[in-house]
Amino acid sequence: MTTINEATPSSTGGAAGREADWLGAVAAEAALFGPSSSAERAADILRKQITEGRLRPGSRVPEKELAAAAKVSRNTLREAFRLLSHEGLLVYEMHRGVFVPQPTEADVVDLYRLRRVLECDVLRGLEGLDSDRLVPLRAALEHSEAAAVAGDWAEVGTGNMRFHEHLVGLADSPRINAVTARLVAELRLIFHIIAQPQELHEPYIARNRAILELLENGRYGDAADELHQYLLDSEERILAAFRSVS
Amino acid sequence: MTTINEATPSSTGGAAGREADWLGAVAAEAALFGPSSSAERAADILRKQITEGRLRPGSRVPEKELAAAAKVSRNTLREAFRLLSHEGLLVYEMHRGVFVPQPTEADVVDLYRLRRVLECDVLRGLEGLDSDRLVPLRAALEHSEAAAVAGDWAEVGTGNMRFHEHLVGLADSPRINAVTARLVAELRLIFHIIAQPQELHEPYIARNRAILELLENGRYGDAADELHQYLLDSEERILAAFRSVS
DNA sequence: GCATATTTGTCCGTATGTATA
DNA sequence: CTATACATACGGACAAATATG
Repeated sequence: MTTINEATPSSTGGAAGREADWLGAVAAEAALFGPSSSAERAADILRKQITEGRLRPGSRVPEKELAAAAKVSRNTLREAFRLLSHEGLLVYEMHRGVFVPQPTEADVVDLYRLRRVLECDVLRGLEGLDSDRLVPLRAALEHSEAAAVAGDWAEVGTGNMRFHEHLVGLADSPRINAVTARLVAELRLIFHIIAQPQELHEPYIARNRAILELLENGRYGDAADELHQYLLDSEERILAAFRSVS
Repeated sequence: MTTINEATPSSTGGAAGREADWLGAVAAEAALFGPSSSAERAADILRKQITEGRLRPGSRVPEKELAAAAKVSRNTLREAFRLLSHEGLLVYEMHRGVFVPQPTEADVVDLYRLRRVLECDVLRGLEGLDSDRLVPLRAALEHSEAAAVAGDWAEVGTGNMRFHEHLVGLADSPRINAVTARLVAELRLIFHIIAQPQELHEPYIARNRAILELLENGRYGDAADELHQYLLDSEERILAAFRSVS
């Protein structure tokens, strides 16, 4: 399985600064949180490290060091691992440890298939929507637009994803929301292995705006059609980027 | 992993007269399993107890006794709890313990909404399906029919659910399969609350047969339409039964 | 191919806090 | 309100598997 990554062969030996900086971020984050269970807290912290790209796809996640950094016991940390592995953000390999998964092209296809079904269906079922509900969508869109001006393409990406999360949220379906949260998390993983932020996110600001305007005019069916094409194009672009990496 | 269980349910003849014998069943089951992690093994066992109705919705699941019955440590069992709570088969209540959830009418509505979207979409995307792929559907259907003759309505129910699991399996989408597995598990919970097996399962044998025959004739769109109506009717019937219980 | 070091898998004992009788 | 039971969490220990030299 010695496929891609590992593009920095020179190292392996120490250099505490670079590879340990996300461990420091974990330790810092650990102080902020409040109540709830320790395992969930640890899972929240780890999730953030992964989705924000400090823990890259393919990385090993060692129990011992991470337990120390997050200041929880190994047992508690393992509960957090189980949580995250069920979300698709970690994978267990028996007696080898936990890893951040590396999605494949097949995963991209599968994931987009589900996105198309769910998101388009949500839009088609919005008859009689209160227009106040669209406020979070607009906020996410403006977040992306501001980030684009600043040239922060990663932040454009999170804005776009937030747009789609709020979009499916319009359906008021806890289960659809849960599935979407998982899909978005996996999507972030994919973005991190491609690492061409601008080409990946910038074109979709305008298209999200178009969808939002259709929704504001109550043209839900048209919005769904536009979204369908949007998702086909996005999938195609990601697959192309994938091939250029491998 | 989350495959479809094999037979040998030993079929719990009578429906009466035992409260704690599921603890014994856990201990018995614990001996059978082979490799894999202890946590996953414990989760498999517990999942079976829940979906087969020996652990009823609303039950408390005490970690100490269960750890003894399954012969695993409490730490390991807690990992299994986390797994199952993410599948919707258990819920955590902070400092109170773990419980088998009691789905509400709102859950039924939400769940059926997702079922309709996913299952119907799968059927509409089956152009050019190899007819061999339908064999498991027929097997599940015949399982239901045989159980109906024997008057074992619970088994009719598992046959019907297996039919639908294989149906979505035709899409070859791991993520759709995973979501469906979760939905089916929750559905079983609901059936166990209502406990009117015959009225709930018997009418759908014929309808599953109708869907299968449409599929065998390549009429995927018609099958999807039939399935859509099927799911609407099923939801309505469950909601009615729900109201008569509460 | 072998011996060793490291890491995971699992269990136990125990201390603390929370909910309930 | 106190007492008890139980969940939460920790740290140590050992076996088993893997990775390394």
